[in-house]
Amino acid sequence: MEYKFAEIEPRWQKYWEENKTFKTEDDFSKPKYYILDMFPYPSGAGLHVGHPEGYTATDIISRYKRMKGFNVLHPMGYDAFGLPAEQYAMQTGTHPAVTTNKNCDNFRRQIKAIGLSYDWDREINTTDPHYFKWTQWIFKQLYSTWFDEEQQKGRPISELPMPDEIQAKGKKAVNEYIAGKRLAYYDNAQVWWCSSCKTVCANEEVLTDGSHEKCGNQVIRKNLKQWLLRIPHYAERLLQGLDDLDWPAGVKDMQKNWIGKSTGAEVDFQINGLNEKLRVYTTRPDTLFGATYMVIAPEHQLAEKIAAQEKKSDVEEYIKTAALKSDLDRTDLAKEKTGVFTGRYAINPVNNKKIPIWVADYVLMGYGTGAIMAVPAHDTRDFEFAKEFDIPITCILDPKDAEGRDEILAGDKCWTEDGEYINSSNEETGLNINGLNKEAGIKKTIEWLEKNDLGKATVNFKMRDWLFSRQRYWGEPFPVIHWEDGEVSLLDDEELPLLLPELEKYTPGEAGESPLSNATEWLHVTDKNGRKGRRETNTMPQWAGSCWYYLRFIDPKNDEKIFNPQKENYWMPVDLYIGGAEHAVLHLLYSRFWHKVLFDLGIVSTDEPFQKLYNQGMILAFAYETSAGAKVSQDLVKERDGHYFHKETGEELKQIVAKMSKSLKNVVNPDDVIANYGADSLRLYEMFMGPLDERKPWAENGVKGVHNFLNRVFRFFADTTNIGDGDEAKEVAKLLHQTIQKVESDIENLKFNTAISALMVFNNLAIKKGKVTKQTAETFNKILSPFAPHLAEELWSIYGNKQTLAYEPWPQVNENLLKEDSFEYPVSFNGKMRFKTELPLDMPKDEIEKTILSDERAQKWLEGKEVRKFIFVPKKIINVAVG
RNA sequence: GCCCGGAUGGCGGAAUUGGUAGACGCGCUGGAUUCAAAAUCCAGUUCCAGCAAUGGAGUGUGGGUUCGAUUCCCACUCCGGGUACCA
Repeated sequence: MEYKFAEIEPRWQKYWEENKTFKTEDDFSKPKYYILDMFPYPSGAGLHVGHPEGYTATDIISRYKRMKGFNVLHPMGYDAFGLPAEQYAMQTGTHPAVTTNKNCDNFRRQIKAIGLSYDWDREINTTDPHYFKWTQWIFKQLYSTWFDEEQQKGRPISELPMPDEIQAKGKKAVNEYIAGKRLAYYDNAQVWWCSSCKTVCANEEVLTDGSHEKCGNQVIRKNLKQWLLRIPHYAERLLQGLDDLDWPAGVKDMQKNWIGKSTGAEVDFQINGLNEKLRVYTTRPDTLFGATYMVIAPEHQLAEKIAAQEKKSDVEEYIKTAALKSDLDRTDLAKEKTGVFTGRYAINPVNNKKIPIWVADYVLMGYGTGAIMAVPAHDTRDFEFAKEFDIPITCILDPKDAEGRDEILAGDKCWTEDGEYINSSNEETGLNINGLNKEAGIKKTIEWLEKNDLGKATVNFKMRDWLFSRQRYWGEPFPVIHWEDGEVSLLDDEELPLLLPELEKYTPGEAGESPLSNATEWLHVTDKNGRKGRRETNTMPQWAGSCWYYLRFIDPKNDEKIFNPQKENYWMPVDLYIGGAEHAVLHLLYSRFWHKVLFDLGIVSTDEPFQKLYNQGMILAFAYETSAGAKVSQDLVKERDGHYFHKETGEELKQIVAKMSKSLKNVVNPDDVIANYGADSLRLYEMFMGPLDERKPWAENGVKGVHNFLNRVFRFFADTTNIGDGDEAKEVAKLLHQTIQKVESDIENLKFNTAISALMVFNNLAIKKGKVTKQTAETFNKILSPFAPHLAEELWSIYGNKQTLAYEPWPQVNENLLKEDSFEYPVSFNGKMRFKTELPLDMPKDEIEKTILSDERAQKWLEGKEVRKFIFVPKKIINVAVG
């Protein structure tokens, strides 16, 4: 019987759709399992074979969990706002919604052709007003929340305590005070501006070479009014929350790095000859005795002010150059240290010594206080700077036994590790940490600073406020009106969603404003008192819609509420979230932030959204290059006997692994794979390629391999003359149950490649035997079904079943069949396996020793040698150490 | 520079807590079937030596611990990802 996948697969896809086989009911009595894919951006290019990797993995688990009796929530949607549709609109005038819908239709068609068991009634599209109504609503919640440091919790703005002195200053002061506390605020921000995209980019969208990650164009600095979110207020919570999550360690590390917590102290330095203090942040207050100069950032408000008369022009010049430089190329800055002396001195509080204050751009305004005390002997950056400008270097930490100690003590080499303090006492100030180590030195110095009111222990985070607006059309409009009197107000809930206006032209407005500034009718509003206002013309970034979509899947059609709280309480958290590692920081951190705010406000029931996270690895392709290293397009390569040659030059080429790309013509489209081998083969190969979390190259021959496996399965199991009655052969029954066990534990551990291998092993045995019982056939079919569901449904119906097998109970392992009473031991001599022998499991060790040592095959290895040790590990190995 | 991950046959990859290295698949070789091919089926396939039995070597490199190391420890090489003057 022939395996006609092209006929079988569409038929079952139609059956599932018509019968709503995978519709999820909110049946609270069943145990739940919420399994989520990172939803795609529906690009015009359609799906590539990287998409179905994660989707297939989650689909296998979904189908397995259903058979295990779980109520499974497994939804799909589209993260459909974004720049490409808008750029296309600029070129052609086609409304982005039209392009987007077309792309979504294509994605849906492609995804359905893979036979994934999504509940399509829950499909979400971030550009749908029914959806972004609630994105706007969440923005309102952020705007109306402040963070209570003491409780470490977000609270409604109505509960914000108002200091009397602010109250006394009047309404404007009160509003400003409140604005300073809101999680969302509107302010002038130095932003990166991409003149090619005509939009601002968040810091994280700018690559280290100063180019925009979306278009590669160099970005420049610009000052613009922007919406920002105070995510650093949640830094500590976001850091702590990682501990209890079942996430890859690498992702946790990246988030930790991004949050960048550091502990240290702020210290005040009196400025000599001015009634000003210079506050610095340092993680090493213990090295105060080694501070030989100070540095402030060029943007620091004191920079110009403290410059001595004769240095004023130098300093101004430097500040100007630094500002210009950062516009042009940031990376150049890292190469060489530059700076200028202000002519002014500060007093080191630990010994009252005068030390020079410099301005240098290696100190950043955005971190700590924008000023540092420099300890060249024990900080590599300060060391470089001091060397460059001939500033004294005082060693105060004896490295003891370390290599190069003499150089370090002489200040010719930098030492950043632990040691024992020297030259670190002063009678006048009463601080003495000589002889202590780093940990004790830090502790004692901070105590001294706090006692003398010169500084205090401080925590700093690298994470910055989140720039939350873009100058684009195709994004969620902010539900905000700026009034002519300076007041800002939000739309009422009843006025949501605020729709995007229809536009003739999608080009940006004057001075880089969003295209929305052209929508005059939409733009201008008047309130009932005749006061005039202007709508916010910025739109939200693409992160907004993807920040909370997992919550909407719970109750996607609810127009009254963001979701029904009972349903949220039942389904959350997401039990397993699978997606690419490229979202390790931004999407996952932003989502966690919003979720924690919603949790604090009592809107969601869990502190964290995603209990378990897993990253699928990237799917790559083979590519070819010449001996000179030039890449050769796929269509110019010819294979002969496992070697590769250039079609035109005949040169032998080297096979390498590279990202799929249009230029190499090695992009694989799932539609083609399905047409040639079927969806089940595609699914199987995606999983059989290797471990889910590793990067691996696509190989067409590999698809043929798994396709051949399905062919063999079908030809054998669909042929009812191979299916008999009575008792199953012992060997077959045993392997069947071993296979159930293996497949089950492999699915639980996301090791799909070895699960498929086990299924192949069983199939090989069944074919070799030539006959199995119907029960064996049905059982095997069930454990195969999560992987190759179309084929499995087909076999299931051939065996006379009328209903889908999607909800058939998962087979139970019969432990009795797995019991062994003997084991074939590998026998080693000095660790080298020499022969095997079957021994009963209940044989005592001394008897085993006797049996082995008298075995004829052992004599060769024992001859003339003494048995020094006899190692016997039950059910593992026998090893004889001779010598 | 710093942090994280990886390296196993011709290829993708397997190997509970240290216990038979190379499961499974691809490719290749030989055979059956066929007029022939495709498809299918059977056998073989880490490398070296040997007709074979068999022996030797072998999991990026160099050391170490152990009866026994792909697995643990130390030092290093290469590849991939993240990050970058964060005081």
